[in-house]
Amino acid sequence: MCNDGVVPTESSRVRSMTETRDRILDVALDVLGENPDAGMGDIGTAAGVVRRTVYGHFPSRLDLVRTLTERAVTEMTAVLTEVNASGAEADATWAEFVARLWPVAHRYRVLLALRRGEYGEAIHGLLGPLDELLADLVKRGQDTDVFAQHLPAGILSQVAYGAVFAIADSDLSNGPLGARAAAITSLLMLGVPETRAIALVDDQVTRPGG
Amino acid sequence: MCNDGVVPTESSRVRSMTETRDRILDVALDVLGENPDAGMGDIGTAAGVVRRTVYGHFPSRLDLVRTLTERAVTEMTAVLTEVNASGAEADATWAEFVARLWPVAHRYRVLLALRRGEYGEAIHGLLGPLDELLADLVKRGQDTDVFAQHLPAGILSQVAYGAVFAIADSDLSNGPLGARAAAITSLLMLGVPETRAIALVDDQVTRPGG
DNA sequence: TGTCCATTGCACACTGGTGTGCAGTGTACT
DNA sequence: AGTACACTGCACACCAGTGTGCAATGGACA
Repeated sequence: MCNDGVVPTESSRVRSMTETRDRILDVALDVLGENPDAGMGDIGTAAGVVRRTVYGHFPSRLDLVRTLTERAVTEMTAVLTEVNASGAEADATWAEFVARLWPVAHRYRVLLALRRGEYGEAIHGLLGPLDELLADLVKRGQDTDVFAQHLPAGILSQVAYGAVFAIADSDLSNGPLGARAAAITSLLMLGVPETRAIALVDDQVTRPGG
Repeated sequence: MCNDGVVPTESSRVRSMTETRDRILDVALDVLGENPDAGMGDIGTAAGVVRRTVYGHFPSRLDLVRTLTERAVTEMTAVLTEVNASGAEADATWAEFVARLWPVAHRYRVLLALRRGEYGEAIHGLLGPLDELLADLVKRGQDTDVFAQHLPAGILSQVAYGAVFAIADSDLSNGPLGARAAAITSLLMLGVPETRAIALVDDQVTRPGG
């Protein structure tokens, strides 16, 4: 009873509890990734825990999915804002964005499937802020004439970003082609010429650190 | 008992039966399009029929979905083979293909959602022949240097074709931009330069007859 | 040693879908 | 008139998942 407010260490007990919670979340991504209709039981079992315990951490299935989505949005927004701050050209920024987004997108690819049916509304709502940031970047590219203008920025950004996620969710996602394919493909969609797109992407790939 | 083999007219009875069957199939596309998890009851109600009647025509839900998929594959394959026979350049062929595929893809867009979970395997299997035709077309484009070669033909065709379906399944699908966006976007993904892509697509749009 | 508490393993009620069985009804065809 | 039969409207049984309740259990901690 030496701590009134926020706990500093609280070593074993709460830590093992948050560990369980995190493990459930991590495993849920894998399990739902393979089968979006997997139940709380499957998730629990995969996490080495009983179904009842999962409900101890997440009162409902929706809570679990929402927590997952919040995590994803937080991580992706962090990447995008950080990359955006570099001040590079829009196409170079996009290439770097996709390169660094890739592991995150691949990890949370299940949200693409979960976006429809039952949880669609909740997920869609949480994705709002990220969508705006993307649209801003594409708009900047259109204004500086590096991106095509055959579609309004808001739509074009969604289409290109959707393609990245679609590729992350496809057979391509495993294997080394995934990230490269996603980056080049999305750049082409944005109207960047092939040679330039390839140069930008391979520049990213060969330089390990941004 | 005047007919042994195939029946010539068999006027009212069987015709009204096949009409019911067709109406169920048509309506199922709409209902499942809005909610891929809709049940046999919802489909029946929407078709002005009782759930029990749906089971009279399709022994199981899988039968219904399979029939729907077979229909889609048949229609899409017909479009592709017909367009392929024109002998035009690969990029022009692709543009025409998308333009004529659009209503079909939009109609059967639900298969994109149904492709995963439960019926995925069945649908994937039926899609095989179409995939080959697409890959052949893209290969031809790569060999004649009108399509990019940053990805193998089999994969590139899937990505571009997936984008068309994704757009058909998005908010863009309604409204006049849908078909144009799908065509231009997929052409860009295939490595066709922006100006050429736009020219090809708008040529399609302004010329009603192929 | 005794208390706290995350976890367990069972119980249950509830929901919502699937697929089947069967008696009835109206209508097209003979 | 009589028959065949698509459709109806009800009845089931079955399954799978959700969410809850509650009495153990066992390890961490004071």
